[in-house]
Amino acid sequence: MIRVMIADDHQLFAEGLSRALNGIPDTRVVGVVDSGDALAEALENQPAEVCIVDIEMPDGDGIEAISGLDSRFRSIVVSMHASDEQKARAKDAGAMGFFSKGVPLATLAAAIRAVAGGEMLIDYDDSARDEVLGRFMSAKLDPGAEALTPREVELLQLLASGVSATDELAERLYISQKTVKNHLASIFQKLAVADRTQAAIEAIRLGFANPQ
Amino acid sequence: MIRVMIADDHQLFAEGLSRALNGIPDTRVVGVVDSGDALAEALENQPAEVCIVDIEMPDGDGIEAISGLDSRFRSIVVSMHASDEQKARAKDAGAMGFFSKGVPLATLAAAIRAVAGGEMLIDYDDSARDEVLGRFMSAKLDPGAEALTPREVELLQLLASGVSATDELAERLYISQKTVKNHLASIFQKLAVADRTQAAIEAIRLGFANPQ
DNA sequence: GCGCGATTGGGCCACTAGACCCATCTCAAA
DNA sequence: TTTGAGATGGGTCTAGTGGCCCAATCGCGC
Repeated sequence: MIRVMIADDHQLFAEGLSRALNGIPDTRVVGVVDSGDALAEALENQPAEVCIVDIEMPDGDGIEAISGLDSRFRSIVVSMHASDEQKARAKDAGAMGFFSKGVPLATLAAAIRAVAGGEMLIDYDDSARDEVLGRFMSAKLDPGAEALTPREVELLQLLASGVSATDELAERLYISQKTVKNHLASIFQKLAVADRTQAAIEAIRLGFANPQ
Repeated sequence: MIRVMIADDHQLFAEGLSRALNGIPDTRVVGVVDSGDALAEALENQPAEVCIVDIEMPDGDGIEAISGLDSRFRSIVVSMHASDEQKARAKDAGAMGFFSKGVPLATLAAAIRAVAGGEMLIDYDDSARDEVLGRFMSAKLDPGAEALTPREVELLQLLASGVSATDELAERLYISQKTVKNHLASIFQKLAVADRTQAAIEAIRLGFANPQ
């Protein structure tokens, strides 16, 4: 679990990103602040491995804020209007990553994992960076969750979306009720849960629930 | 349930906002597009009551996009750098709401409810608008969910946190297993679900799960 | 006081879920 | 080619679930 602190004065963005990252199994947002000055203060009370810092903020520019941070706090700078000189400033200030707000969530999540693992993403050029990020794309799931087979994942998604009855699961997957129960038994063991209710909850927590 | 379509080219923002709104019981994001041109197209296949539209977008400015929309699709314009001139343009184009991206999520959620209910938020001045929004601040739960008794909510929270076995629920609540089953039966009816798995999923969706 | 809903229980019963065995088939990797 | 994992099934059994009755107690408001 990587603890993340967000510094951004646009609340819609910060709250949305916070919820999005909390929906990813291995990242957890432990705090949101709306100015550069508040960042260092928040980190004293609530340590975090990675900070997501916006450049454009009142009361303490984001880049100034991270230049004053303890080096054990790693930072990723995000900007609405990303430019090369902003990137250079971010690098000088000690940021380990630099992204436009136009990147997909999955990319930022990968960057968080990479930075938490010590990668200086900001040193790479674009293609090299993407190669590195590719290695961090998949969320490190619980040991049990990654052992799930494709078919088990399929069943789990259905379960997490509210299809709980054996006969309905069987219909949806074009298999017999018996096979549904066999898959479920295997899922229970891998997720270390006792019944389909706990499996569904765990599936939602792990992000297996497909939205809509 | 208010269906929401998001048009924003900043994926981090759009994905974050999408997840945030889906976490609110009475709003559901049914689509995300990254340009003004794609908005009208998406609405044909997937109708929505309210559109959240960013101004700054490539391939079709957000304001141009909503001016061409059918009037049954109501729009709220959000902007990174909100100005009076932008607000006037949004109003002329038929937007029913106008907000900076700096507003809290709860405000936008209230605005979505207000606009879905036909309020022309954009016509009010700031103080009058906040007064109107205040009336829409609380999420309207599903009719069934608000009929839940305190004890039923307590049980549902436990269930949503993974306590699925009858005997454990009984222990935690200091009541007999029989009473647990009675409460569950009542919950099933009120939430219109069939079993505890669906009840747990619905409880999580409704925000009854207490995190951590 | 009187009703009403919430909370707490009981009994009964059909059905289901989950645990434990097992077999077959396919496909890809070694 | 053989081995192993995955997917598909079967049978059986016990404990548990959920549906449907019912009743006593306790507050709270009318």
